[in-house]
Amino acid sequence: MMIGEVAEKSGFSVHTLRYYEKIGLLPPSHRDRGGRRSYDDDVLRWLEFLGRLKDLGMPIRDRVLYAKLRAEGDITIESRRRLLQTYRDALAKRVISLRETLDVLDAKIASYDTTGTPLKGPRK
Amino acid sequence: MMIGEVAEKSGFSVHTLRYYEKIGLLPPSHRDRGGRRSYDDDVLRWLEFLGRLKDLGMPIRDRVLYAKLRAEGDITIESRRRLLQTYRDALAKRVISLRETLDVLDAKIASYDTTGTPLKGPRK
DNA sequence: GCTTGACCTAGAGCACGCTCTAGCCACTAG
DNA sequence: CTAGTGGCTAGAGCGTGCTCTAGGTCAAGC
Repeated sequence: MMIGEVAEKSGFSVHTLRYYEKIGLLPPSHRDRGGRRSYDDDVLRWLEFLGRLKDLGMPIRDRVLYAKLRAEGDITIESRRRLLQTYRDALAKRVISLRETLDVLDAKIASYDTTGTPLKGPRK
Repeated sequence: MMIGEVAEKSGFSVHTLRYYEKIGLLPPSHRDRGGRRSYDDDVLRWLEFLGRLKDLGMPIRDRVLYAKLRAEGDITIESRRRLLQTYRDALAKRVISLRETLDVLDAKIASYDTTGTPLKGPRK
């Protein structure tokens, strides 16, 4: 696969993929004889996981750290586990807080719907 | 209340509060005779709500829009409802996706815990 | 053999959301 | 009356995470 296809399948732009390689989120790509990057399917699974880490709010520098540990092989598994655990716990809290916010919004929207005036009389 | 107390109680910095006023997230403050901003308790509720909008990912320009609509009074209730509804729906999806990510992380952490090797043999 | 389009590098530029600085003023306690 | 604390404005600066530009190379189809 060339970079354009990876971009299309992963949802990251070509620019972003090259940037990710430059900062170490992606391992140095294999190149074809013209010097162009060539990927196999594994990269799509890795990018999907990176996307989740990004989405949950892990800053890029910790994603890079995770990627580097991963590249160092099995001896870093315990470090990786601790890193993921930290973000997992923060995420669990965040999900709870966002569900609360969802309730707050629903209540607010309901008050707009029923009265035309927020936080006041029940109807009519 | 002066701005320092609002900062302490709301969790936003003094700099941020003045910035929020400048861009229209907070209404122009009342001033004491020395020219210093003076707030009443309402601002804390408003800031808490703004904090939730921020937290769910509403960009600052839409928070400003919401604040402006709010300042225009009841005739904008329908617009505000629509705006909130949009972000509510996105948030609902986001919560689902984050819960999925939580499962992915838990699975990964579990695989690290049990085998020392991710995604491979069951134990030992 | 020439055009087209995807790829390459290095590095500049940008949007967002603050965050801080400089230079100043006012209120309060001692 | 003076020192200290906290407030004021305008505007510069910054960290994050991309995003884009310039100038070029390479391979495939016509």
